[in-house]
Amino acid sequence: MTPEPAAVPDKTPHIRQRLSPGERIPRILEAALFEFSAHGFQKARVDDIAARAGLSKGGFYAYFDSKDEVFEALLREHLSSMSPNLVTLADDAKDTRDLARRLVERLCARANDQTALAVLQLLLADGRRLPVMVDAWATRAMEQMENDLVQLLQHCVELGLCRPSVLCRRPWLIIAPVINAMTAQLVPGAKKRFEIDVVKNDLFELLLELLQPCSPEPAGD
Amino acid sequence: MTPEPAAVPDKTPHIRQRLSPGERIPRILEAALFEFSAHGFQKARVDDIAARAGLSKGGFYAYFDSKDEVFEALLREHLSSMSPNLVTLADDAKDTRDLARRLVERLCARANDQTALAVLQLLLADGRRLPVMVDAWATRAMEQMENDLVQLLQHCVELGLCRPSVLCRRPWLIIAPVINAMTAQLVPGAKKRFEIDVVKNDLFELLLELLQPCSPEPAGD
Amino acid sequence: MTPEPAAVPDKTPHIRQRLSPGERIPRILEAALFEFSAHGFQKARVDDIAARAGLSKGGFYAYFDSKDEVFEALLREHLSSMSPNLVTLADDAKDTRDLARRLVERLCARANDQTALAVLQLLLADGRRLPVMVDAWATRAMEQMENDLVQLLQHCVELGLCRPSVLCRRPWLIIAPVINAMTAQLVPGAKKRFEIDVVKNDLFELLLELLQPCSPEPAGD
Amino acid sequence: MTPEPAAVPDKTPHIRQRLSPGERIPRILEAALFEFSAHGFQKARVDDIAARAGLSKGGFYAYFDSKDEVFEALLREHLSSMSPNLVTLADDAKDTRDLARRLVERLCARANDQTALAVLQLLLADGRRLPVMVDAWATRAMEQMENDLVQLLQHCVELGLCRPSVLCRRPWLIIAPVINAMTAQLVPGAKKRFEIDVVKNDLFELLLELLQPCSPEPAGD
DNA sequence: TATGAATGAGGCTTCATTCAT
DNA sequence: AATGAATGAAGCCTCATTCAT
Repeated sequence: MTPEPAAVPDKTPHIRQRLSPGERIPRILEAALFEFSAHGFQKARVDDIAARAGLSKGGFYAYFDSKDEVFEALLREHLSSMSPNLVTLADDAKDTRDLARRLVERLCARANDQTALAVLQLLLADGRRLPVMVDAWATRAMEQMENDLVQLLQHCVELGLCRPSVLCRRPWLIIAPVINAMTAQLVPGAKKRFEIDVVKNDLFELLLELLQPCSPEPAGD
Repeated sequence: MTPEPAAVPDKTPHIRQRLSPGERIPRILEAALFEFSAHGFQKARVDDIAARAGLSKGGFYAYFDSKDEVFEALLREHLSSMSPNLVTLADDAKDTRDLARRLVERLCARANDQTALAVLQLLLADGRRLPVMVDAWATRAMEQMENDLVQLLQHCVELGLCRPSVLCRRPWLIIAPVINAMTAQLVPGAKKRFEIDVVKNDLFELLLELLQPCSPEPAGD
Repeated sequence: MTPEPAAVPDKTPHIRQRLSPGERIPRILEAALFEFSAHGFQKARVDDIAARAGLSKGGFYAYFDSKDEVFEALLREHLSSMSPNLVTLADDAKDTRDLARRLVERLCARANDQTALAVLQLLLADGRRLPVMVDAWATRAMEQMENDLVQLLQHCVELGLCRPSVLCRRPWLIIAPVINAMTAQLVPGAKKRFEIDVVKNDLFELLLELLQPCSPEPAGD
Repeated sequence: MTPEPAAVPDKTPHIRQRLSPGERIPRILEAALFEFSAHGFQKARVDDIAARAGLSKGGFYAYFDSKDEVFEALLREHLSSMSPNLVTLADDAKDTRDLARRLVERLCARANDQTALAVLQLLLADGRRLPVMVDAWATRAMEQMENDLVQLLQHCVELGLCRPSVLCRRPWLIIAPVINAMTAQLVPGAKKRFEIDVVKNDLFELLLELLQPCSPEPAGD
């Protein structure tokens, strides 16, 4: 009836909005991610999540049986779509510089994404609430990313796009700076030293130095 | 008349130990670090901290006015002694391999230390409780560590111990894997992939590759 | 295995009544007045106030943010409706005796009212909790009452209903016995000596003696 | 040993003073009266009473078994010395004015005494803690004071110093303003309207008007 | 007699969850 | 599907009281 837009946590008593579950649940999850990552699981209040999703507290419980359950749904949703796809990267690369550029871009794709940062915050602060799920995800995600990178880089070595650096065997070394830069976003005071463009540039230089087939003569570039 | 109903519970107060504040406060801080890093600030219970410090709840409050206050005291204490000392590192280095080895050792010095990991956990999960303190510390610590590393590496370049790699200008790139490895200890499932010796070895190889004056010929080692 | 230990207590929540805030708040205020004046602010328990208002402890906090806040709301409510209206008193008075009788009646109107006595108790025992509010009220109330009385009595002097007694200039002298009688209700042991009818009668005689135009001949009555 | 004056709550850890019970108990009672009347019985802290008496909390319990017990001792001590002695008043009075003046002086003797006001505060706020004691005292004190006054005034009537006013039968009417003025000292905002000298003067005028043998002709004075 | 570390019961407050409407 | 009044368990904090020294 009322064409109320109501995208804002609206404290007007009675009439909020009547939505179908398909529309409501994403809003609840989004609200929960915001509140959880802003205050931590314990301190986040169901009322606030509900209000932010345009619902009363009671309404919230029509969709989730408990606060724990949203948390679980939230992690499940976000963890399943977390790793960058790296496989198809090498084929179009013209040269080492191009490869490095693409790699940096792909690795940092979500490094500045507020949602990804919020999930990371959740993972670090409250991940122990769901050790099994987090363990499974972490194991799988790291394995996959390492496999992808190893495969990618070895393919590149074969193509002559890069030399068989330590990265080819220990690809976590190139992921670490990205993770580190993201983690730093969560620490007041560290944030300002990790501007995304600076990070990308540093990473690019590092990659170049590690991948360039015949390295020496650091003739700059 | 009534034959002693004996409903009275054991009124003997549970006597623990009598310690002087000088002995008690470190025990409380240690207990608090354990509980906070195990459950997060919010979920940690004062009773548990007190019990772990060998005190009753009430006793705890003779030393700290609130849960918040221990948290602050805790961070203050640990943050002030957090950065590795890097300055005197280069002078004794015989060659590049030796330099790399020493550097790795120094950077990873506390990477496996349970206390350091607990503080890191605290910082990432609950650092936002004390934004000003954390901000100040993070700014200072990062600056100092970067300055130390830049100075160290440039000194080594001059000595001919290493080449002017990107690390000389962007030293965070070599700290990042260490931080990353430590952070991973906090995530169930990631932990097992970051055995300290493996990390040190990978880091050593990376350093070697980045610092070796004339690089190519990856003749292994 | 274990045949249902049945250690679970009665989980049925004790359902009380569902009221709208408009109905509930007055009940809470009434309950709070009772408990505060019966035990003093400090010793009154929120649980008891809530129970007396037909609520659980938690329910109470849906209406007031703290014990302090009910106290303030309570005083605010009662202090605003505390002074007797004296203005229209003289016009209908037939003679001095009638005037005195009416004056006594008006002054003592709430002297026996349990609510008024409870508020007085609160004021004397716990008024210092809200010094600003009480100060403002006391100043205003006393001024108003004195002004009203001065005006009234001078009007009566002009009408020949009473002589210019000290009361006309110092009307607090005639209020004092009423306040005193009320205060005495709050002291065990003093209460019984201040039966309202005796007080009224004494006050009436006092007024008569102070107001009668030509006084002497204390012909009693 | 140490000739330390130490009359001030001195937070110096170890050495306070070593006093005999005969010296200590009055100090404790005085401290208790201060704290009780300042904050009320419930909120007054044993630590503060002890500190104010120059003792540690533990030391306090060498003299009194509980907080309740000091309260009782305190009231017992002060209530027994509360009523003014009125008996010998009339004999030296030269005339009605002189009688009134002396009466006012005697009635108001302690009206401005901080200790008396503190006891009154205690009585009104926390008297219900000891209903039996307060009841007994109030009954006896009021009876005595009324008897004294009745006797005094009738004696004066016989001496021709005053006329048989209502005060001779209902002497509480002349005590009431004093009590009222004292009570008002306890209410922020009322205090300022009850300067002791103004009260005395008003009371004097009232007495004069009520006692002057041949009243009319209010020839002022 | 005096200290001060320690206890534990008691009360305030929060908030996840329930449920009649 | 939604509301919001109500519950009650849980946790923080205070402070009277105890007791080894």
